[in-house]
Amino acid sequence: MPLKLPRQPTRTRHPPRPGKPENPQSRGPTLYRALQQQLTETVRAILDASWHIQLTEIVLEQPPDLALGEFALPVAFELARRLRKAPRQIAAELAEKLAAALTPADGFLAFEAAGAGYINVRLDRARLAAALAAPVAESDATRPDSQSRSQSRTQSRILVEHTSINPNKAAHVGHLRNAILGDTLVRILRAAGHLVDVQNYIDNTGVQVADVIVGFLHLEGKTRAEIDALIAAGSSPSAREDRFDYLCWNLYARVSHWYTEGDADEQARRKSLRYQTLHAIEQGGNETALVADRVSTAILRLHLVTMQRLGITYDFLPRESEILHLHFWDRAFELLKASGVLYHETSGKNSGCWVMTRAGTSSTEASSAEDSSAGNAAADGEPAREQPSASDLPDTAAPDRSAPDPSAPDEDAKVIVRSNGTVTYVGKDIAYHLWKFGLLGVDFAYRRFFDYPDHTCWISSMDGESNTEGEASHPRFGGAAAIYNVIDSRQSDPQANVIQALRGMGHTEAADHYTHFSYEMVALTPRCAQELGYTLAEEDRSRPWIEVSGRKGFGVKADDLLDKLTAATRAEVDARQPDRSESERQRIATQIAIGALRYFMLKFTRGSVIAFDFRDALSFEGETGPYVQYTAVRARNIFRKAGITPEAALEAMLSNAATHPDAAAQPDAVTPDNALALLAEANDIWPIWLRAARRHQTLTSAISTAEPATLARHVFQLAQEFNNFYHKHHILTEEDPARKTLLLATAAIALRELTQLLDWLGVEVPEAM
RNA sequence: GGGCGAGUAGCUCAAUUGGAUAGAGCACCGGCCUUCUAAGCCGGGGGUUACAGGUUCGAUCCCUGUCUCGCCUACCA
Repeated sequence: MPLKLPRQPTRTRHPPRPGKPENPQSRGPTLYRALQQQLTETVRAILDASWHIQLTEIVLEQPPDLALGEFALPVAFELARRLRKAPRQIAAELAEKLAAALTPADGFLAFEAAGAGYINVRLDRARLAAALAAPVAESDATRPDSQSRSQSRTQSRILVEHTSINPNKAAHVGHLRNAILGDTLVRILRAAGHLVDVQNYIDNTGVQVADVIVGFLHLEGKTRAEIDALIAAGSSPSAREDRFDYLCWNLYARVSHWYTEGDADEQARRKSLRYQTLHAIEQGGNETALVADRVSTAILRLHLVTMQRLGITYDFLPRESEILHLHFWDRAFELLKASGVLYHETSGKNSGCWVMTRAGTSSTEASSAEDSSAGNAAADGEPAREQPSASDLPDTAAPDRSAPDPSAPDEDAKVIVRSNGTVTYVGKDIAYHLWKFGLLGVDFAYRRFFDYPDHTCWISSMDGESNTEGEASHPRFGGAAAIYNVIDSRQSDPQANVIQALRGMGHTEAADHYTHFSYEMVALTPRCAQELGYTLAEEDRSRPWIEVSGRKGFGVKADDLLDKLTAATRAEVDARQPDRSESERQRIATQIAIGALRYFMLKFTRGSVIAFDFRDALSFEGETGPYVQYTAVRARNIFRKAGITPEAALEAMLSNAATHPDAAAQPDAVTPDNALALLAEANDIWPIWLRAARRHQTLTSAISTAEPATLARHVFQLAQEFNNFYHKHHILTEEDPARKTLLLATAAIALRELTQLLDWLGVEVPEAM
């Protein structure tokens, strides 16, 4: 499991827990969880009392058909051999014992042996629904179980790093997947009650920025004033093709090509120019560095605006320039040497370098320990930043791989400090991550950088005397108890190295709470590539997808995609809502476009490559964001037409039930006018309520598996269930008062759930569609 | 060579982490707007879960081997 944070009960596994089960009288999803726990505890007690058997976990599932019950226990299968009895017989015996222990008064209506040996459990639907319908149940979402409550009481913070686009070109679809996954992770962590800081790491002194600077200064021979003018003209997102980040997108591609042109001498000269520029930028305090700062800052602002369109915001932007100039590395270097993680290589190809044994190498204890304790995390991947793929780099050098010699130095070791004394990317990242966990002993200075309607985003700064640098009063960043790095899977190796270093330094706690939230890249389908005007090699046409390449300028820009989506949704809205005002229609179209895009990026599990295609992304039918949004709008329209609020509908059902106080205790006594009791037979309505009850379980599962797609799927299924219900039952014309009460309350629950779940995914429900 | 990931319906993807008849969407075929919005609903065809063994009461899932594909494996960042 990638998440090693506050350990929360996940899914249906129930390890033994000390103490009493929660009060089953509590509300909504809480009641559902309490019933689950009460059930597993009782099974445990019966196994112990009857056969002296202790199982480490009691598996709780859902029957394949809701009509069979709410829970299914496969425990009899596991007991069959030990008890030398047929599973079915054991199930029958257990069901009987369970029925004696858990009565309708507890909320359990029946236990039935079924299939080859399952025990199906029926709950009191009326009671569960009443708990869900009760007001205040809402706060349940932000106040999960006792463990996370105590977690937030101690104010331990989680730090999520995402986006981290190199500030040298416009954002593209791949960056959108990162930012949307990261932002959704932030939302669901907050929904679970955690305190979360959002950081966007800015590599403003890297080779990618240097390339664009080479382009401006040497390829185009621009002066700083001319570049400033381009920035001024292209810093409005509405500048479109003049946009500065778009301009740099093209320039970056041209420079990358320029490096490969000319004869060998010329190429060497250009490459040398490249590294001179890079070093000047790293060093700072010179004209080149000043230009680079202007350029990267301008592009950064445009990235923030792009992401803001999607409802994505940040709290802090740590920059590599400050990591360099505030000497984070010097401090980290001392710590690494002192702990023995780094050693000076004196022979072999890495002679003269400070190196670290690579993560996953079997010769180290640390790595084998990690394999056993955190192996899953490594496999599931950790965070990642932008990284040029090998094929992107024009000057790829084939590593010299001679036959390994056991007596030779560790040729596979990771170089952290080069023989010329400069530090590598991983080295700087180790320093940065020591800071993240508050283990470095050095801090950034901070200043305000970007204002959102509800908060300010800060940026790292030098701790200068100048009053424009470093503001004295700033929020505290860093020193997190746990971190998530949203970085694509290609960086799992460097990420593993950082974790390895932390562990090697004895920061086991930090290493255990370091999650590389990894995901596969977004590529383009061959058809999409051709649509964009790229000519493909024969072999590429038959591939399932083609990798995007910033260096080739090959990809779909984020704002272009958003514009295209908005244009498509706007056309639909114009046709469907002709009476609404221009601004209203634009607002609705924007909300739908964002819903489509965010859902599209979230519906795939992290491990699958998204082969991007406009046809799929611009689809608004089936498993899409707009489908779910439309469902919520339908539910809302019912209340508009009915002239009551969803809250009133729920209240009506509860007060109706109040006139039937025996209903919960004696569900057999169904009277025709008892709305809640009707649920007992309503197998076409019950799925909506049951799904509402499972909300928190799904949230917890999404967090523990670090898989937002789980929630996307959950809300889609709820939408399907509601649409089914909507089609089958005509609510406003229902004549039976109790039945109408139930139908309205069901619509209210569905609307509440859809709205809440979409909010967790960063999707709004439009006024109309 | 080593590490990681993937292989499931024509296509794109799921599968409660070992459970009941492997499910959705798209595409295709056929139905449903005089009723709360058809961005919707219902029905249909579609599967040797890459292959071969193994463990298990039970395997898409775990183990071994094989095949195919991708990524990573730099004194780049």
